[in-house]
Amino acid sequence: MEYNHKEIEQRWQQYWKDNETYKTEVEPGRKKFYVLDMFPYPSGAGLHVGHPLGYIASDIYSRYKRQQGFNVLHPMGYDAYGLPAEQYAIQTGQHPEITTNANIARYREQLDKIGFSFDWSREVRTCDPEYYRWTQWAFMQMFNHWYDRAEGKARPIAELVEHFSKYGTEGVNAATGKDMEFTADEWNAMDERRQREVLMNYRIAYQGETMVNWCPQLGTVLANDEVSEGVSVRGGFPVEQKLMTQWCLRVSAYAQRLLDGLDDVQWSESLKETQRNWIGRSEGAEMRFGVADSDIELEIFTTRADTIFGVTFMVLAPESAYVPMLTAPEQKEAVEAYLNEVKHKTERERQIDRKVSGVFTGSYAINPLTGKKIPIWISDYVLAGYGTGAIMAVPAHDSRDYAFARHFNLPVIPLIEGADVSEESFDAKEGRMINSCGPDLDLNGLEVKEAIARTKRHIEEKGLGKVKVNYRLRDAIFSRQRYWGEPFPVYYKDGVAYLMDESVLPLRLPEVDSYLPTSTGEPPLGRAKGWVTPEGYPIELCTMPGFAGSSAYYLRYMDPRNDKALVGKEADEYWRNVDLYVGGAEHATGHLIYSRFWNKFLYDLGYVVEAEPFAKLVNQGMIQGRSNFVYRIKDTNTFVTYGKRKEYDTTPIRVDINLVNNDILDTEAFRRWRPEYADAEFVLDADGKYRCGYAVEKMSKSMFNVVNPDDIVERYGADTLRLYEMFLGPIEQSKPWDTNGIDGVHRFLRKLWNLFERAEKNDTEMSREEKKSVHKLIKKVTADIENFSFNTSVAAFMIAVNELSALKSVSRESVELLTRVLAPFAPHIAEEFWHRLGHEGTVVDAQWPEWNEDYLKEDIKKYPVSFNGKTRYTIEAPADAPREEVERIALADANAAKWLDGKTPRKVIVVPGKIVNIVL
RNA sequence: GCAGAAAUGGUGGAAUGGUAGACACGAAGGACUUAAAAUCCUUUGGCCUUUACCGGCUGUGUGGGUUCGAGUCCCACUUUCUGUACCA
Repeated sequence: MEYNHKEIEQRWQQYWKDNETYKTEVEPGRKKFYVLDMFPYPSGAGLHVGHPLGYIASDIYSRYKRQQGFNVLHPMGYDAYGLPAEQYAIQTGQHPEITTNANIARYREQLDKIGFSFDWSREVRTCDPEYYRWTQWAFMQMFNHWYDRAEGKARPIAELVEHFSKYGTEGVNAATGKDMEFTADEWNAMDERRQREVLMNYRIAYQGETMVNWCPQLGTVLANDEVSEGVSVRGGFPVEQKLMTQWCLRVSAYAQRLLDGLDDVQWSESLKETQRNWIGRSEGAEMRFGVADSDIELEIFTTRADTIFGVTFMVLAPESAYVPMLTAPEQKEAVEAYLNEVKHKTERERQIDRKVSGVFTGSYAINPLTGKKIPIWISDYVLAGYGTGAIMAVPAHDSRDYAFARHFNLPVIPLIEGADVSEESFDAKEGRMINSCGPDLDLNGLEVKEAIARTKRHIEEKGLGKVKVNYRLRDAIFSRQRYWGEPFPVYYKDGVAYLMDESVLPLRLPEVDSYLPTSTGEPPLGRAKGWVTPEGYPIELCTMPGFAGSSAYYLRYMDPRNDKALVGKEADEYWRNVDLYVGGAEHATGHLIYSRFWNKFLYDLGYVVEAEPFAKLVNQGMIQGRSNFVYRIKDTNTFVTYGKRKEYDTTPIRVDINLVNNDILDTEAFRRWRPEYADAEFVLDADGKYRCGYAVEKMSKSMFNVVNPDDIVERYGADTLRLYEMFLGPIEQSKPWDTNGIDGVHRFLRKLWNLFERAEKNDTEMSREEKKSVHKLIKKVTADIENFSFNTSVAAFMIAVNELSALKSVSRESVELLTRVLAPFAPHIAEEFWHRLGHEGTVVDAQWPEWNEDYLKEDIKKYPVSFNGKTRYTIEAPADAPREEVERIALADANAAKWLDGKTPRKVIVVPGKIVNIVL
């Protein structure tokens, strides 16, 4: 019989479906393993061959773990809220839900063809009310909690209210937007509206007026991770800074815990580093500078307290609250002109145009250590959002301050011995201090590190400021002025936000007649009829951002149909957290931060048992497209083969890769492709073939380089696709898709099929050679799966099948073992073999075999080598042989080979399990 | 600028500090065929030697170092990719 992948794959996919082979339940007493893929956003373009790469890897791992006896949770779902569906709805008027459902159906069809072991009974969709009620529920919990720094966890807001009514702010150490101080009497005297305003400053989900990334084209605000290089990640539209009142999540309260938690997870070093940078912890000091002829004190943050004697001016961010206070009357006009200029620059312009600019306020600060007067300037190189929005400038030892000082001709005082600051600043934190002696403090002669510590101590003792840790991580902006997202269970009374009762959950997304903002500029929900509470109070018009729904989906998979809780106690205590998470590294500063935050918050409240959601994480690389080019001679319809293109004046043109095979163009198909190429002429290579050029680019329709997995499955089968994607290279590496090599993998499966047919009925015992080949394979594949090195395991299968095929006789037992280890990689063909071997049930539960080291022992190999003019005799030692024994054998062997020639060896090097060298 | 990763044949890529280039693609030659496809066999880093067998030299971005032994470890440099950036 021939290997018929279509028939086999259809049959077993149906069998798995009929028998609910992949359905998983909580089984107390059985060890669990949770394997998760980052769920996809179902785009209209469907899946291309790059998407399943990570799913295949995680599927192999899941099946392997299941064969080892683990109860494996391996779910899949859809991140269904997102901008593209809404943009499409705006253009077509079609409800995004319709588009989204159609896309999901298409994704499901494509995924099913690849033979994944997903438990689809646990599917979640972020846009499903039964799912998003728990997203809304989590928001309500965040609204009703505050972060207690003293206890290092979230606590109910009711406890804070009680504390305020008894003691005021005394003894409260909370993560807040701005520090507040009031007594119990003052609190009790406040009206409800005022009290709620105060509490807003403490809530973990709060409304705050902040500088936000506003994208006019998308009509919405964006989180920091949704903006890159001044444009929106989705769509690439310009983004500007705008002061707006928005819902925010107090992620910054968890900065230190998010940082510390990274030590407890097995993630790649680069990903952890990206998160550490994003959190951006910096230790320094917050210091107050007095202002001349004024009571105002200017607070600044610095990591270089040691450079205080070199401060020659101060700089405020243009948005700083100090600006109006410190602008002297005679400078008013100049300052306003400057502020105006800065305001009209978008973030992108600010980044591109890095000209030094600024204006003098007319005020002077007093250096607290020297008593000297120093001018206060305003410049946009100081950011309002970091630290206090004001800095002390040390031009000699900070390149930005240096550029500013040179431009405005301000003094530069070098503070480090030997530092030449005539051309540029000396930024390194090393060297000995000079010029650093004041009335109370002498730093001269100290190393920079000592000087920093010394100065910090000094300013704390003298009450000039305090030691402070700053984080770059900002609170997440949580509202979007869009339609296609989770509505907030929030209404407004007297302009103050109140939570709706939990009984309204899920608060369903209402219908609207159009997905555009209203004529008054309100978000699309402003068009929804009856979008008010029963009492007639208006409901929040913004919706939640994309990351809301994806922040806790891994928890919901554990208990997806529970209508009492996000996840029930029993399910959570059994499944705990994700043992293996597979997905792209592009989520490092978005999803992977937000869901860790979300999880830690729920952990504080006692709803989840693990502090870190993803114990181990593997980043799969991106699969890029491989575009092909033809070369047209300018102003003609003649195309030149790649090798001869330089002999003419040609323009490269992308050609559909379906017309190309191994870079050879099907010229007839090319003529039929587009009417304008119908009478195309070709300049060919000597062998009469037209060779195309190629380039590695993003896989996209417009580049004609998209490869659809359905086509591959149709032609070669799912097992071939799975093996080939793994064979392409290391899973973490980005690489171009190249269909050219797929024949090799398909050939392997056919050889395997033939081998099986030959061995199926052979009841003889395994020969020594068979044992060696098969056990070598088991050992290799087991180690490779643990290391996520799937490309080398595919190679190992090929070697084993080649070795076995070359033998005169192959026993049934050999192919039985082969089937067990092949099952995670090529489940369809393995299932076929499994049943033909007479097994009941499914190969998914076939026990993972152990290998026997005894079968792998090699004969001692010997080979003489010469090196560096000295001759050496080398033999390979068996792995388990004792050192003396190996040395004795080696010497005897060398002697027998007449190699020693009666001489005494100068040196004998024995490395157990390695190689023995005898040096003369 | 900073951080991380990487650099091996025509290509994708293998190699716990121990025979570099596994496995596969491509290419070349051959078998089968009227022919093509498919399949099978042989060769395939470079240079040299030999009728052939056998052999030799060289070779993992560059320059040093550690080691009996380095693609692998250390130092410096070059290039590429990824992330991030007036973060004080």
